[in-house]
Amino acid sequence: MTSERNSKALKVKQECGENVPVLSDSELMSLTVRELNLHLRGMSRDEIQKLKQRRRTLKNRGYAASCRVKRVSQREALELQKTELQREVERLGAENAGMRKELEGLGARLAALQRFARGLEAGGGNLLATAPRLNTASVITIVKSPPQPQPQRDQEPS
Amino acid sequence: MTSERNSKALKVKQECGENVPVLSDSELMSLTVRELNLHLRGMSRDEIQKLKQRRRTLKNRGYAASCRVKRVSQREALELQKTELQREVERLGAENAGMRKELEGLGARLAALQRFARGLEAGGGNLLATAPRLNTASVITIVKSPPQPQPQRDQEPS
DNA sequence: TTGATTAGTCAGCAT
DNA sequence: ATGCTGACTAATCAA
Repeated sequence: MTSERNSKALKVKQECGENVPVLSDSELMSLTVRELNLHLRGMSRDEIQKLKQRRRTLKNRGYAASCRVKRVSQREALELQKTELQREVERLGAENAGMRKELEGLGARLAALQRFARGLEAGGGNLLATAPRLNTASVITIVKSPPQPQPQRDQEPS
Repeated sequence: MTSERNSKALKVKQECGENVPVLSDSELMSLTVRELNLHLRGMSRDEIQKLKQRRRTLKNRGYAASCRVKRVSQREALELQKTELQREVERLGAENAGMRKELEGLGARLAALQRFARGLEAGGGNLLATAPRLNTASVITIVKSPPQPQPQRDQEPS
């Protein structure tokens, strides 16, 4: 519905005023200057001026059109980038929430272990007396007061 | 040097043809219909038509202008939203990286503890014999079979 | 000269 | 009648 030049009388000036288009329908627009000059042989200065002006006008029409097209496509590109970024934000947010949960879980586990350790300490430090029986699947660990950032093997307490 | 439209005669049709603007400079545009009719008393149909048409044209000029303004402000709004989203992505990305690092650290720590525990197990299960002495700052933890399939790097095939 | 962009004009749609 | 928007034209700038 954007360019209905076929049936509607849009403002497109067709040249059909009084004479048969000697040289041109609206395709003098696509001729090179040299090709145009060839057709411009026997014509009054006036006619030539008019023709050149019409050529310019036709071209301008095209320029204006492509300008509008460009405007629209740029807008669409912007909107696309925007939705992509929104999706990215969503993705990162989800990933973020997941990790936060994981951290939370690990934190809880560490806290529990710490509580347990404190219990052991209060009980005199006899592990075998305090801790439940261990089976093959169990893991017993000793952690020196956790130096947070370093994942170093820190079980060398002199 | 770029836009010197100030002194040039733009296409703005000024009404100064042959008669003194009986009713109007270009401010017939801002009259209400009723106010306009008041000034339209003794005029030929033609004159009235012309005046009304001019009024319409003037208004259209304004409409076109505001249409353009709207267009650019919408574009600017889009670009703003885009940069805000970019900033958000950046923020979330950083937060994400931080958490990933934290998780990595905790994971490494757990893996180390696990290795240590396995050593204990192999050593006969006598904790006091195997583990170093514990002081007040120590934390002893027991981890039941690790719940998650995790980054477990076993670089100690004892 | 050619292409792009701006403002003004008109047509056409919608309110 | 009023407001908005697409398309066209002319003016102007840039290459």
